[in-house]
Amino acid sequence: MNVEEAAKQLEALGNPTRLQVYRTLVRAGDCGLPVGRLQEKIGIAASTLSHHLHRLILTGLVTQERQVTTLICRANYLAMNSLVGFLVDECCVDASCAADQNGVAAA
Amino acid sequence: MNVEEAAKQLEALGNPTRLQVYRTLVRAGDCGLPVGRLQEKIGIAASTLSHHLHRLILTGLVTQERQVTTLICRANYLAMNSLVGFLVDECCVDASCAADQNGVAAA
DNA sequence: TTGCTATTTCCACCATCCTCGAAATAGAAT
DNA sequence: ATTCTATTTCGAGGATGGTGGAAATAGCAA
Repeated sequence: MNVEEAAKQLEALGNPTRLQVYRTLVRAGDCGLPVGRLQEKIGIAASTLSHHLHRLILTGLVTQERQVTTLICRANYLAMNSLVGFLVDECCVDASCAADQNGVAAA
Repeated sequence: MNVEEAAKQLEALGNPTRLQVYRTLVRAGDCGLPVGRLQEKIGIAASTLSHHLHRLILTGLVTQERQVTTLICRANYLAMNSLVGFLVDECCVDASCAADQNGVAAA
C-alpha cells in the first residue's frame, strides 16, 4: 500500500453518496446487495450509482459478482483493513521532541 | 459522527498531498511538527501547504498550537479512531441473505 | 429473432478542487 | 516605529468531480 493508492481509496470514500453506498454494503454483510436494491435504498439515478460503484470497485473497496441477471455488490473488508492499517502505520517513528513538550520522547 | 462529517474527513485524507501531510504528522507523534518543517519535508509551496492544513484542521484531523513564533501541527488520533470506528460500525446489521449464499446468515 | 430486465456507457452542465506566486497578517525583537 | 520570520489569505489558471437523462449493452426467456 502506497500513498497514491491509499489516497485513491480515501477519496473514493470521501464522497457522501459513495460513503453511503459503502456503508450500506457493510451493513448488508457477506450477503451483499444487488445494484438495483442499492438504488432503491439510496434513491439516486441508476447512472449515478453505477458511476460511483465503478470507482469503489476500481479502488478495490467493493467487489461484484454476477448472479444470473443481477450483480451482487459486497464491501471488501480486507481492503478496508489494509487501508486503516496504512493510516496508523509507523506512528511516532520520527518522534523527537526537540523543545520541552509534555515528556514522552521515545516511549 | 454522521455520514457528511465522515465523508468530509475521508475526502480530506483523500488527496495525496494532504495524506502525506497527515502521515508525516502521525510519524512525528505527540511532538508534532512546525508548519515550516512540514513544508521542508514535503516540498510544496507554503500557500499550498497552508491550504491543505486548513482543511485538515477544519475536519478535526489535525490540531495546531502556537509556540512563540511557530505553529506546531499534530495529528489528532482521537478523530482518526472515531472515523475508523464509523467505517466498520453496524457491520452486517442488515445481513439477510435471501438467496443461498455460503451460509453465515445471522452469525 | 424478439422482447424483457438489469446495468452500464455516453454526454453535457455546473460546481468544486489543486496549485502557485504575490500580497497581507501575526507576533516577537531591536 | 521598524524589521524580521512564520504563516495565512487572495486571485487565477487549469483540471477534475458529481449528477442525471438518454441510449447502449448483457444476459436470459419465449
